[in-house]
Formats: sequence, structure tokens, C-alpha cells
Amino acid sequence: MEGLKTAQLASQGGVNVETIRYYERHGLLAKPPRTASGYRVFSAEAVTRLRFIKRSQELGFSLNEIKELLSLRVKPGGSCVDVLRKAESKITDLDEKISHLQEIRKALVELTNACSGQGPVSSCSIIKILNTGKTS
Amino acid sequence: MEGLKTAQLASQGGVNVETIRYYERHGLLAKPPRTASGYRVFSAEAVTRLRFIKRSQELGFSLNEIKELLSLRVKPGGSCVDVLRKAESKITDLDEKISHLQEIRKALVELTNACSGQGPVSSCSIIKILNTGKTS
DNA sequence: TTGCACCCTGTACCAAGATACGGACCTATA
DNA sequence: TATAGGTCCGTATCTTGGTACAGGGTGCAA
Repeated sequence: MEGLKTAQLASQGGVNVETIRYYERHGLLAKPPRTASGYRVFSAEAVTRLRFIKRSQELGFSLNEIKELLSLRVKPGGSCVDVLRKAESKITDLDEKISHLQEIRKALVELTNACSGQGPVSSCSIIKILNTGKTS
Repeated sequence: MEGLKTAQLASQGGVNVETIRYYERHGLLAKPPRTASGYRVFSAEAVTRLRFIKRSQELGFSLNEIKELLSLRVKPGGSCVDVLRKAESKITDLDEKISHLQEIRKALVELTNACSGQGPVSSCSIIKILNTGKTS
């Protein structure tokens, strides 16, 4: 069978039917051709695209950022170096994101290290530290 | 002076006045006593509480999670280990997020390495790779 | 006593990212 | 052919974490 209906695409991508329409409206999925009666007909490529979106989302990209990533491949008449720069700037964003998360992680590890895991909450050092904001 | 008015508490906690009321409505701050004319009167403890909330937020806890932490703190006979487990689960979340981001970073680095930065977009290897969906 | 800053309540609004619903239309199967 | 269920569209609603009024009362100082 050639082409997927909306619900089939949704099911393959693990998303709600309405989400498909939402993505289409917001330019994340290309407008698919329609049957004579107006039903959307998606190609297998749409599944790939949908997975790309969901995966990127899990990685902390917003839909707008994902749209940018997708636009890298569509922009007509652009020069290769523009694409390269965009990708590089994404890498910088990622580095910042990663190091921010690592800072948070470090603070949490310090919290848990300070906690014996024993006794009542009233003497819990995690709570104490959260109260005072002192991490060291 | 005994007791803080809403704006004073807000200022001490570095938040908006409306945020104080928002937290009260959502059970993050206890309902304070009022003056005869209905003004809220906060104790110094509310400042502590507010700092606890902001600090926990910085560490990636949602307001609902913070509410849970607060209730653990208050729960009579609650045990420290509950708090510890919560913090540990947050660390696990962070680890997952960080390693996902590192994967995507790696994929992007591979893309940029494949790109000469020369020529038109039509021959850009980044675009080619994105088009085929091959990231590795 | 007027004026201004501050406080109160309730409600509306914002962004993001969906999700749900009403009412009409299409299609496959018994 | 009847009917269940899939699809369409537009619009409304939800969640999270607030922010912004409007319309009124309070408190203090000149």
C-alpha cells in the first residue's frame, strides 16, 4: 500500500492524530497531498520526519528549534557555508545546555552525598541545604 | 518590625508580588494571617520557604515536585530516605538527558566534519545526510 | 482631606505543546 | 443499505508557571 492516513502516521510515530495536524499547521510536517475526498496521504518519509521531531524533542529542542534544523535542508539558493554555520551554532547551544545540566547534576550529587538516608526528615541535610541555599 | 507584607516578602525572595499569591493559591506557601483590613502578614519563615522553592526550582524540580518535598518536610514521622530517593531520581533523569544531548551533539559534529563549507547548498553534504536521514 | 502608594480580589492573558470536541463528510464491511 | 468508525475543519480547552489588569479598599504624609 502506498501512503499512510493520518491515524496510521500518528500510530507509527507514537503520537496523537491531532498532533499530526498540529505539526502540519506549524510547518513541522509538509502539507501532504490529499485524496479526492480530502484525506491526507503521507509518504514513508513523513514517518522519518516525525521520528526526527520526537527524537529532537526528547533531546530538549523546542519545536521552533526543530523547525530551524529542518529548514537547514530546505533553504533554496543558500550556500553551503550557511548550513555549516547553523550546525555549528547548534553545537554551541548544545554545549551550553549540557554544561548547565551538568552543573545542576553536580549540585544534586552534593546534596545526596550530604544525606545519610537515615533518620527523620527533621534532621535531613538535603532539606537543610535546600532551606539555606548553601551547597557547601 | 514583626511580619512582612506581600511586596516585602516578594522582594526578599526576588519574585513578583503576584507570584506570592500564586504560590499561596497553589499550596506552596501557607495561608498567612491577615491584618484587620485583610493585608497578609508573613513571618520570616515564609522567606525561608520561598528560598527553598526557588532553589529547588533551579535544580530542576517542578512546583508539584516541590510541593511533595515540602510535604515530606512537614509529614510527621516522614523519613529522610524519601527525600534522598527523590533527589537520586532527579539525578537519573539528568543523566539521561545529558547523554541524549551528547548523542545529538556527536551527530551534529559528524555532519559538520563531512562538510567542506564550500559550494552551493545543493551539493552540501550536511543537507545530503539530513535528507537521507543517515546520521551515522 | 487630598493624594499617592500599596494591598486586596477575581479574572484574563501569555507561551508551548499539545488534546478534545462538535458537526459534517467519507469508506469499508456485514 | 445501514452503520460503525475514520477523517475533515475550526475552535476551545488543558498544563505549567507565572504576569497583567480592573476596580476597589487601606494607610500615611503633606
